[in-house]
Amino acid sequence: MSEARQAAPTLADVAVVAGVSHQTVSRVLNNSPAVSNATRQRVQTAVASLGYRRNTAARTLATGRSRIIGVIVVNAHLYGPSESLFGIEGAARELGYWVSVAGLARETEAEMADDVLRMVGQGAEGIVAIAPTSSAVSMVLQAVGELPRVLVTTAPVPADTLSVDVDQGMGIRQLMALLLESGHRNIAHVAGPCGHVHATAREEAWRETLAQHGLPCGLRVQGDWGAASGYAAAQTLLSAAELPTAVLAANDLVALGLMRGFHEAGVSVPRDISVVGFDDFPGVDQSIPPLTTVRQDFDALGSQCLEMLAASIEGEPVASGLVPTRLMLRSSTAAPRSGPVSFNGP
Amino acid sequence: MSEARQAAPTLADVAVVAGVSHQTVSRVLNNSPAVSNATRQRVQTAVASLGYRRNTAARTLATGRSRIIGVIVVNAHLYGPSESLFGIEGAARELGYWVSVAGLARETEAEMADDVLRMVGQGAEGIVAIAPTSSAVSMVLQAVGELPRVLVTTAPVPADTLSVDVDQGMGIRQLMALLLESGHRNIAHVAGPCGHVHATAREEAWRETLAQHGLPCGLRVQGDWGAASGYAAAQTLLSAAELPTAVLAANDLVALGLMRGFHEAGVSVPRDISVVGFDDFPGVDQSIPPLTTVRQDFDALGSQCLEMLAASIEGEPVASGLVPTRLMLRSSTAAPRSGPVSFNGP
DNA sequence: ATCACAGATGTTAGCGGTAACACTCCCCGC
DNA sequence: GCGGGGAGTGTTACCGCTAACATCTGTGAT
Repeated sequence: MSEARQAAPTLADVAVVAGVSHQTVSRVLNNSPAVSNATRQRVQTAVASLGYRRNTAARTLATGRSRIIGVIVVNAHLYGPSESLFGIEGAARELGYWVSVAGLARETEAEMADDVLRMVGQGAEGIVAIAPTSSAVSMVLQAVGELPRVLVTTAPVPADTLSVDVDQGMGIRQLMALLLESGHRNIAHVAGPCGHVHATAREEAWRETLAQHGLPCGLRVQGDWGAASGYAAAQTLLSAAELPTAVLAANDLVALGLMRGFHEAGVSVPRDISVVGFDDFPGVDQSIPPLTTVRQDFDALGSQCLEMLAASIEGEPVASGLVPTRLMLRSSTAAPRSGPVSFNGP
Repeated sequence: MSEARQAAPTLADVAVVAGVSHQTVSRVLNNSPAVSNATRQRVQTAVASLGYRRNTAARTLATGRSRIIGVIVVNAHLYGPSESLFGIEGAARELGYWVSVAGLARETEAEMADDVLRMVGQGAEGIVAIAPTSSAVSMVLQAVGELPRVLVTTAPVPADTLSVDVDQGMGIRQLMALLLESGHRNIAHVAGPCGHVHATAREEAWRETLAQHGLPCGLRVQGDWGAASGYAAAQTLLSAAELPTAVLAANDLVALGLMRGFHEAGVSVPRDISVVGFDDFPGVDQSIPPLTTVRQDFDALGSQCLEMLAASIEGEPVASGLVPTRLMLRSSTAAPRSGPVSFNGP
């Protein structure tokens, strides 16, 4: 049974069966117009009967084009990065590209550079790096050289580099608008881990929105992306001089932890305090209470990312982009107990 | 800037710089012992100074070995499949293999066959298919031919095919043992989607454990893997003639929905009813109440999967395997209100 | 009839590696 | 002094495909 494997038919085999030269077969395979219909038919029949498939390695070697794009992911276990990867893979397939991945498991930034190099050696035509920190961004850029690349990140990138990401600011503004319209004026934030660009971007947007409405900056508690940090943050907030009327969590997991913390302390969400998250993580529609959050369109992110990369590979000009978010209004938000306050209030 | 890209140095370039033949360079690269130390040094210096990297396509073409393994995932959005993928990628890297993925985004079973063929054409030395249904298994097997392959599945596979998966039965038995030891005798099950082998395996194990303890089979409610189906199942259970004292959910998301359903109806978890899940999904340690569940070791799964595949590629004999689970005892379980009942009780 | 020319096909030469074999040396034993 | 043998290196022939050029037809214009 192991010798049966060898039998992969080649162009030449097909050529013999079809009674033409191997080059004619190649022409048919590449849809060259310079082949008569009769010949084309014959070749196609031969291809089908032999179950012939092009050898990608040989093709890559001859053309210099691999149709492989390398995707490097840092923190693949997090919701955003993993969903981004899925979106990218789907979009790549649509465009006829292969996806070779690296870094899914416990990738460190130092390893990224090596992965980029491996992908280059593999003939990748372009690189997509899902890089949630500034240092990851510079690591990748350094290693990637002149190769076309798109960074999935909210970190600042050099002018000549393409980047795309979900619009963090838009998501936060949607959430904040909801809270502000409901009358909240004291809105705390539980931030994501230091150095993570999404954490920073969300925190920034929170500050800015508050400032734009002439409101004082609310409490800020440090968290990470995990639910346990939300629980801890709840303890912190509960011991504050004045309990905020709403909390903007860095992501849904943190929000979950917050809600449990409040629940245990007998503080009711949303009656006593509103909580909002970010991600629309699976299951948060069934949390107690169901969580108000924003959803990110990772398929759109994937498509946009790949369109940009493909254009860049073809040498066409493109611009970086942002993907919108969508507010998912559920039950973890309500007007503050004191009732709605007009913007012109006390 | 685009012509700079062409400059990838080749073996011949290195050979010229080192003043040896290209073959000698190749020898050094492949750690052949038949090279003097002086030459080896010279070549290595040249390699480093040129920043030379082997062309994978050329190497694959010449050797017939790509060191690529193709991974095909169905339902990549589900927790198990995606974590399995991460585990596999990590293990592949350890063994010096590349991972090429397909099917992350909305893969249908019909597409699997095509993906397998594409991977074969790409020169994949082996295939890993994460196949959660029996039909997916047969699809893959049909397409994969004689190529070494490992199926990540709990579905039955032909005797000559390797498979590996988390031990579903073990997980359920751990959960059931906990419930039974706490005194539960009326344990319902909310099943996962029909046709999914994990759903079936979990349900089977639930039935068997009950039978082994001489207990009547409990209520069975149909669900899918989603949290909303758990919520719906809670309604069903609440309207049953007799409320079970415990519910074994198909997975954590379903458990989350169940808990919300009970909560809304004023049925307290775990005082009035115990709920257990399966997965140790992110955030369930902070659900209300924190969920008792079982954790699956996806890294172990990945390693085992890749060891099996590598052995199979090398032609060594291997056997299929199972990966153990670990009980995560939290707060969604307690003794039934009626109090513990001895096994010899009424 | 002759030539130019386009359409269809074949031939040749790589792409960048590796495998197999050939060739030097140089040291050894007899 | 000469044949045998191994270490170190070079030469050649592929791997399967595509690009570029060469070669055939048959056709219409002259």
